[in-house]
Amino acid sequence: MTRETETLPTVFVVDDDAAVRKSLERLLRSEGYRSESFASADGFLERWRPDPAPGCLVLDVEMPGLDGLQLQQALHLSGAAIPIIFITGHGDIPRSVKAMKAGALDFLTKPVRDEDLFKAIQQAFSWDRRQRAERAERDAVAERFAALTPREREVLMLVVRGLLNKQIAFELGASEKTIKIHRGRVMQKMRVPSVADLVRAAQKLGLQPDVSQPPA
Amino acid sequence: MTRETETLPTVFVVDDDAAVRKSLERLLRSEGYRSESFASADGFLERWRPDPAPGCLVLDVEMPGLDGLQLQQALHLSGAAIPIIFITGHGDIPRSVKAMKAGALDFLTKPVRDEDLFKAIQQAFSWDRRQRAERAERDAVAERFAALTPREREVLMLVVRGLLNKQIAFELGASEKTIKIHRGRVMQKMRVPSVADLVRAAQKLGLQPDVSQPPA
DNA sequence: CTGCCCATAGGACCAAGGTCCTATTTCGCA
DNA sequence: TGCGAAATAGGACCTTGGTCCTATGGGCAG
Repeated sequence: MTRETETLPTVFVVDDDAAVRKSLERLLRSEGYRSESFASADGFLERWRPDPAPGCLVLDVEMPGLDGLQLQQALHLSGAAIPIIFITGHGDIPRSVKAMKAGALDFLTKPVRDEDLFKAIQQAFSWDRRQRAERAERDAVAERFAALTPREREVLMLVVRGLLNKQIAFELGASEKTIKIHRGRVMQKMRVPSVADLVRAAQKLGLQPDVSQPPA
Repeated sequence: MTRETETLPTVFVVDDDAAVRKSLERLLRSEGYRSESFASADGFLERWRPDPAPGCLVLDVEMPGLDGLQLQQALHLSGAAIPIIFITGHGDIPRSVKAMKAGALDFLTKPVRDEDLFKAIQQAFSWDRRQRAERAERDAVAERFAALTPREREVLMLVVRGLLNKQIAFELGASEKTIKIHRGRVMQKMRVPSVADLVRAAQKLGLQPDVSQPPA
């Protein structure tokens, strides 16, 4: 499952101009990058699947059909997180600003200096690796969290808020004994050896300790 | 200490063109914003002090002396965190991208639509408020942390990593008894009522639990 | 209708955390 | 040179947390 072709990051090129695609592909291959080209945003959307494909997107801004910015937004809405490097021939500042605000990693103007492109791609790969590592961790924690019963989740929240078993028992209207049992199972199922780690696990899931933070 | 003029956010305008400054000031005042204008980056740097001044910077890109991007960088290096809205007459895409990468909130082109400017300012103010709130919280925690003795800091780190007193004692070559004392003082001095809160406090300071995270 | 999961909880017991009080040693500063 | 802060630690004692085993009752799917 870890064949080289799957872990090697790929540069996905989307540009309506066949000549540009060819030239980019040649350039990228000459530098040892794996690349795949698409003539349109739709073509890319059809073929690309987020899961197994680490890499980045090199995206032309001006295209018939969905343009670059629209594809960026579409990917955003679908929850896909692939770093995007825009390339434009006749772009303007508002477009570039919009793209950057929407999280683009870079926005290069033609003629693109090879060096700039390679640098951007390197940063994009590095960003993608970090992103994927975080994502994988979060997913692992989320899976464990999903295996908790509703009651166990309530207990988890209150433990993370720093309450004592006694207080949790009161909050939930159960006996301290019962809380201890739930709590023990929470620690087991979440596979954390300490409350400190449980707090961090909860944070990876975006679980807020509500508006507590006692006035000391 | 909470006089209105100090808590009202201010729009700081830096532009070398007196006519532009006048017109921006008029526009801002008409919308009820407090504003201050400067003819140069240096003038701004001399007068502006980060602490008491919530607000944002509306910054011309093209200026004699330090230009907008250079001022942005100077502020960055000095650790100042004020949201920046760029305005440009003849900017180009690379400049706009550079500004956005460096954290600019927006990058508007002349002629600026009033509506766009106001929107950007609102976002900038909101960003600044959040930023300041976070900063204040972090500073408060940092102050308490600074009051810890070296040994107490060591104990704190290990507690946050989720170690038992016994294990901490071994790590530090002290008796469990001593660790308990340090630990108790850490909780007092940091003014947290629980380990969960201590973990969060440590995170606000950017204290990493090293490369632990046991393999369960 | 019969398991199975979930939530409940008591008893017993031990480990871990926390807090008194007391006491010693080492350092650096006044 | 003496005083205070920091680090050390033992004794005593209580609270909390955690884990056995056992047991009951509700709800749901096979």
